[in-house]
Amino acid sequence: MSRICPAGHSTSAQQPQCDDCALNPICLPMAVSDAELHRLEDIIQRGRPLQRGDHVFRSGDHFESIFAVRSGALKTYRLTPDGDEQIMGFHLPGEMFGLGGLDGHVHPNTAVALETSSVCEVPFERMEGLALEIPSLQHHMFRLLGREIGADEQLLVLLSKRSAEERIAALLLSLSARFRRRNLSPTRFRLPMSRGDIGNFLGLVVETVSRVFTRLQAQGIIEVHGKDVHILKLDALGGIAGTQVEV
Amino acid sequence: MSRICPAGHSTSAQQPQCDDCALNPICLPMAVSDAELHRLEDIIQRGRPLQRGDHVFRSGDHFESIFAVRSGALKTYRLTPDGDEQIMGFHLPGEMFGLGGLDGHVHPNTAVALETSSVCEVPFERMEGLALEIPSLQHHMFRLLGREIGADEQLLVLLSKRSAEERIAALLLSLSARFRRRNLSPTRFRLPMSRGDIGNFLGLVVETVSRVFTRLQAQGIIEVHGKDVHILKLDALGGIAGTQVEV
DNA sequence: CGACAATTTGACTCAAGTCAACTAGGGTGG
DNA sequence: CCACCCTAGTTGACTTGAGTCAAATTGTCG
Repeated sequence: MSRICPAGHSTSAQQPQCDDCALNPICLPMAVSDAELHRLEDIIQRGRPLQRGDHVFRSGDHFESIFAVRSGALKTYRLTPDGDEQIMGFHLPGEMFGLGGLDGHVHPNTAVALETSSVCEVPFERMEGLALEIPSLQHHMFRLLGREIGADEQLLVLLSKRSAEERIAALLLSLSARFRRRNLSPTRFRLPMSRGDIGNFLGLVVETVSRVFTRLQAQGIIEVHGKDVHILKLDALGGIAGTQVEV
Repeated sequence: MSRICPAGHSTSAQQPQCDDCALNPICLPMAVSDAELHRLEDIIQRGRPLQRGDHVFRSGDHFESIFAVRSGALKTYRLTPDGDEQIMGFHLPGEMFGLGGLDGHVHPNTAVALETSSVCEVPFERMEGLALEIPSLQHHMFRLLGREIGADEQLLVLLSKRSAEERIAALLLSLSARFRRRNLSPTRFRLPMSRGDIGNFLGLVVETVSRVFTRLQAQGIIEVHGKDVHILKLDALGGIAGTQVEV
């Protein structure tokens, strides 16, 4: 999923706001001078910690800000015609969410914490104002949105014609890549979401998710204990997924 | 799909470039002064007419511009892991496409004309430069991208759990709404794409598309003769789709 | 230590896919 | 102008992957 900036260095001194954020090496726009960085940080608001189940915004809420995950994990979803949720994405530290509301004045999605989390809020109008003065920030925001579009489209490919195995393999690979990006183990991690959430996201029912996990485990490709996943054969998983999905 | 601007008025005198474009009432950013409008038009390039099957760009091409459809119809698609195409969207007059390449330097998608078409090309870097000077243009571009994200997400809902009937009803409604926006009949129109394209886009095989068309016709909801569609009961179609899809 | 929620497993069903044959258009060349 | 060909579209018969329903098991939290 989109991050507020491409993985990169942060040579500038950290401002108080972002000082204690483990993500600043990958979360602050590059090619921004110290003074500019300072101005950007000034508008970023740190929220209080969220508990599992807490909402950041709900579908229909007035759109004012976009958000970045500092810690924890969240999901965004919208309601289907028959009233149940359709998860649009999972959001891990360093990733942005809430971009869906950018057009129009309300959030189409609801964002809820999957576990204890904290997020940074970026008031969109102020960011826009700043982007007019900082070309690299504007460019960065355009790319950020473009990345989101690309990710959504890649997900469309996944949901359109892929089998249950392929979908789940792709999700595991996506998570793996995202953990790697944070310098965490790409082969051993804890799923922040339930089987139900996975199924919902991938267009499968829980039973199918469970069965596929069992099957992949029987093939010796993964090892699962509850929410703990150990990927034994990353390449085999890639073979099943067929493609790397940037979700 | 995204239009370069929300449907609206265009009080300003048209510049030569856009003079003969039937879409200018819905295709030029509002809240832009004449002088600004002129500068925007200066960077827009009109392309030669495209014949059915002609490409605007191909997957892997260097990303330089985004595009707007002036006339005709196009589709964009990317390749799935096993090498066949997955259509990302159909693009009708007044709509933008090519936004997927905004992140990174290459187009992830291929764009091809479904029929004789013409498109306007907007060099992205120059547009970015202009957006720094014209706040309303920057705002407009952000909204445009946000709209694209919203549309993709809505499509995700559709592809994730909807039945063949629901998908096709949703597509017909989407097309209907888009024709209406252009002041064309929302109940009688010609499909610019083949059954195969429809199926590909919706994650169905041609046979299923054909069967659903036959079924909807038997129910007296639509009347189909080849590519000509007549929607007899728009409300019934809405009931089946459950939701309005902004594709 | 319960009580409830999440997960797993099994048996059965069904919507959509596959395979195959047939029909209808839409050009093209004679 | 028409015969022919080729592609797009339709229809039918059969198959199957994933959903549904149901029951057992595990995990979690008050």
